[in-house]
Amino acid sequence: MPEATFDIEELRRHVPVRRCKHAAGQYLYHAGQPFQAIHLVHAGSYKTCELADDGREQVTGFRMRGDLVGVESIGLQAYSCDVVALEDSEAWELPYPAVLRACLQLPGLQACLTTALAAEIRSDRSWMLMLGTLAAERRVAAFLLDVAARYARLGYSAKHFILRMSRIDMASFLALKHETVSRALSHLHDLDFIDVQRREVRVLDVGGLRALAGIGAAGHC
Amino acid sequence: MPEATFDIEELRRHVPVRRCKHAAGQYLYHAGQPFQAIHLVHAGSYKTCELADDGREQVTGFRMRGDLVGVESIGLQAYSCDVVALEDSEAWELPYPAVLRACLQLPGLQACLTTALAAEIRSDRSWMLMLGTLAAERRVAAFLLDVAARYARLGYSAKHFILRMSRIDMASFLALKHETVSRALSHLHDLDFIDVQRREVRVLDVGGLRALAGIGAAGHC
DNA sequence: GGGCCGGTTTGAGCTGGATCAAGCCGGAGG
DNA sequence: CCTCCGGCTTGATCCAGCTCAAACCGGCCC
Repeated sequence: MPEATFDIEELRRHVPVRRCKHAAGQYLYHAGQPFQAIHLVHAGSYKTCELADDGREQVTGFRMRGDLVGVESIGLQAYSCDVVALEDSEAWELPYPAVLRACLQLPGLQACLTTALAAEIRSDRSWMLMLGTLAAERRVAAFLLDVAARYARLGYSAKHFILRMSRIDMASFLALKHETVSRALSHLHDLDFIDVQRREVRVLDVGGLRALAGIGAAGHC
Repeated sequence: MPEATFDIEELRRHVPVRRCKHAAGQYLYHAGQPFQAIHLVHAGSYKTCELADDGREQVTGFRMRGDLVGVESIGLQAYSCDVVALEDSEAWELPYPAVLRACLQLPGLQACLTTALAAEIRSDRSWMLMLGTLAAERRVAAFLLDVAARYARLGYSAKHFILRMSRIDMASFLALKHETVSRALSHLHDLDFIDVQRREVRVLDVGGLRALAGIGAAGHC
């Protein structure tokens, strides 16, 4: 999800913002808890997990600074998914009723929220296309490019970064098994496209990765 | 996507609505065309197709009466996907600037639009979970249940319906090959869960299908 | 330090779905 | 009527990714 382009200071004048800190592994919220607020990630990173009645579950995205969390539950009584911190993180809580009220006062906020939701849909669709049409190794390449692009957007290096999620989370998101992700990363290493050791990644050949992934590095995840 | 619960007559007082008819195979819009309006399906059905730079493409959903089309492109200059009629169909064109203006006058409209977008995200996530965790035959079962539920919601039979899309479209949506979909349908037939001939489907054992699909028949597609 | 433990890598074999290929069926058009 | 054509079904084979299994590695706690 794209960072909220709306002026956060402007927003704070209308909405009481509470800072919520989470240690790695802590839940921002569980599916089923009453929906009261959306959240803006301020530091660290989170994963969102979709769950089925019968216990199946899947990571549906990773959020970092500037990403909104919880918008998928707008219009419901309760949150529809789990959100878990991947490292020490902080999210700003934006009570939804207050946000709605603020929309009436700040003409741009409504448009900003709608745009953010639409962007989220496009990102999800873009990943559906990836998962539906790319082989395992290509998915992993696309994923790395997406992560790199998101770090770049936040002002960090796109060539050298730390993956905040486990192989299992990555595999779940990419609809693969963790062994397959591990093998794909090793193979990309063998091809000299990347240098990877545990969660530390160095991108050596963006062009190679792009060619594998089919250029489009998707939307955000 | 859930049908717009907002009173359509109320909306027509504020937004000029144009009726657009399409024969099977005709495009409602192409990716890249300037984004000017969202659409509400009034009759028939459409598929939405995501496309990649390198020619890969995937059906990302099917829309029927009451479903909104085009909301994923809100905030962009151009539509981000293709929308194609699957049969003789009609969509109502809602010029987006007029919708935005109407939102300022009709307090409920804005909430309705936001809720519809959020529901769309949940539906996409729900399908991601299906595609990521269910084997081929189970995906097909889940798909049939979803179609049945949507027909029921529109007042048609959930036990006997005509699939409006080809095996190829179904396969693309489910991230399978059309041969696999065909085999899965044949096998569900052998199990006496359904009676299927070409595109005509009779559901004989909802319980059986539900068990296969893991109860949750997903959101809409 | 040493042992444990969770995450990661790597190997070896299996299998579900893809691929390739042939035949079927129904609707459209001559 | 027959033929053509596109969509659907079915069969036979193949292989990418899954499964099972073992080893590795680093961090943490005793």
